[in-house]
Amino acid sequence: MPSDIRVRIAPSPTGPLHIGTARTALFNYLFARHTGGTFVLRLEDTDVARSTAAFEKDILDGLHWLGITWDEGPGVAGVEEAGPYAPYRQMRRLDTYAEAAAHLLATDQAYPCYCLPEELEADRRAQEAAKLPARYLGRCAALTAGERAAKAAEGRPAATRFRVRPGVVGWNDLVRDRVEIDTANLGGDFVIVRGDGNPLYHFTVVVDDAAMEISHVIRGEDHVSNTPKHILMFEALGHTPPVFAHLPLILNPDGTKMSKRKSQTAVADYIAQGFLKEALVNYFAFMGWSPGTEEEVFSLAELAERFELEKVQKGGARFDRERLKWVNGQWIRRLGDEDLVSRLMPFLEAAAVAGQIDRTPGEDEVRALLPMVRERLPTLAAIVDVVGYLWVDDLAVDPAAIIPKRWDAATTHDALAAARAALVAHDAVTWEADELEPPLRALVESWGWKAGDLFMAIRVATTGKTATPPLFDTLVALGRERTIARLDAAIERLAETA
RNA sequence: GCCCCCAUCGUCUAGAGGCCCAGGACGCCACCCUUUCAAGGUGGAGAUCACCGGUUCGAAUCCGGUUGGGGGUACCA
Repeated sequence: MPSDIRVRIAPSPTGPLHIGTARTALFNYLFARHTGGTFVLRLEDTDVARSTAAFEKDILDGLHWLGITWDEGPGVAGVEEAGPYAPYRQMRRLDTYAEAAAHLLATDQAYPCYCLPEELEADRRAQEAAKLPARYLGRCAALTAGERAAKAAEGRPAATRFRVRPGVVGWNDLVRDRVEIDTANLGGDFVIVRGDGNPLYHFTVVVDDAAMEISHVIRGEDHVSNTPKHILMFEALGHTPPVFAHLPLILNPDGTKMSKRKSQTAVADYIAQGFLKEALVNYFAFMGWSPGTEEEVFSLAELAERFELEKVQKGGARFDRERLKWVNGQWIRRLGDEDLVSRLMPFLEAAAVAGQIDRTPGEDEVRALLPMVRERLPTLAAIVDVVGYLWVDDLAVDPAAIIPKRWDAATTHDALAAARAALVAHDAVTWEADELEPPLRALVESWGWKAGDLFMAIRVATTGKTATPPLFDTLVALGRERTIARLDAAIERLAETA
């Protein structure tokens, strides 16, 4: 059913896609999809100095990668820009802001301010020294036309200040109920257009949200204090304010606002480390929201079906990487074979480029490995740790590491030699896990060893690791020839040691 | 400083006056399975529901205060 609900995500291309932005985008997306509304993406690129095309691409690509789609804005369905409210980039909407500012000026809801930055800075310092709250003193609030002309003649640039009316501004926040703030605490009349003519964020969001008929503003809690300013401007522009919903913040593990300094904040980094989009989306959704049941694993579509703003938490949520890893493992186990293989390939290719492995295996080879690796992968990148030794030409194994705790070098040497003999005697055609185990078990039996000791010595000798998938499956994957070769190398080194 | 918001196991959370001397999940510990590592199974430790006062027959749930934490206070976004 059609709906008048319109929500938006408005990222600034001043940095790579941040987890906080992705989370806010996700909640807006879920709300839009759940209600049958429209989801808009608008780029807030007015900070020209810090905005770049590369960041813009990273943000749009990252959101797309997560499976988050929008109905209007840049990059819809591969198109440059789509939607009835275009353009969706603020730098192309400058005339809209100029028009709105002119209107506020004409109706005296805003006025030109000729105060210099140094003067404002001095005021602020004085207020701080007097332990008073910082606020604009209103020096230019009641200038006569003549006084304005005189200031302008001095060569002072004119910024535009919005008149803050006295009183209390309140709204019914969808996640935190009624919020009321006295405008006396807003810091006085605030600037909406800089002296150089560039509009400021607080002003552009409001003008755009009004112009684009945004019905619900769903954003981070860090904007709660700014909301009264926005409501005042919506009113001044003659527009009914949208409904607001302020989401709890994602916090660093120490409880402070998430930052690059203390956490990994770029979505691209999580992608590079082998986290699945399903896991990221699932985890993000559960930071601040829960279905109210004991279910934990949800797909994007399932989330959209269940999502309700009313069930959003008020308090901030600390980012817990361990939990993300668990969710990631859950999703890796749920993926179909073909899907998993294709997602694994890029990581194998990257490992080859990085020199961690000497060749990139084929898809068939990787697919055959799935039964033994799937539940051992906390992330896609972990594939290299789990079975990377399969694609290494020269495995340098420290002979000391091969020797089990209960054994010495000589015993290990003899045991491996015996194992090698047993394996060499085995027919190459029937080199299967079920076939390899009995002869080695028999060996253990006749020598009176612990099976674990022999298996561990073989494991380390052939893989260089003490933790691998089941040994016989590993040897099968390695192949008869390389198994024997690696055993030979180990035996030789042990002979030198002993 | 001033304004605003928040407050249930270490973490994410369930809980909307009696079903709660508080449930689930991650993590942690133990055991089982087992050639290692995972995965899985079972069990366990872990929260006097921040504190203090109210309201009520009855409060984690309502009210007030305190404390703690967070956010905001720009001619940044």
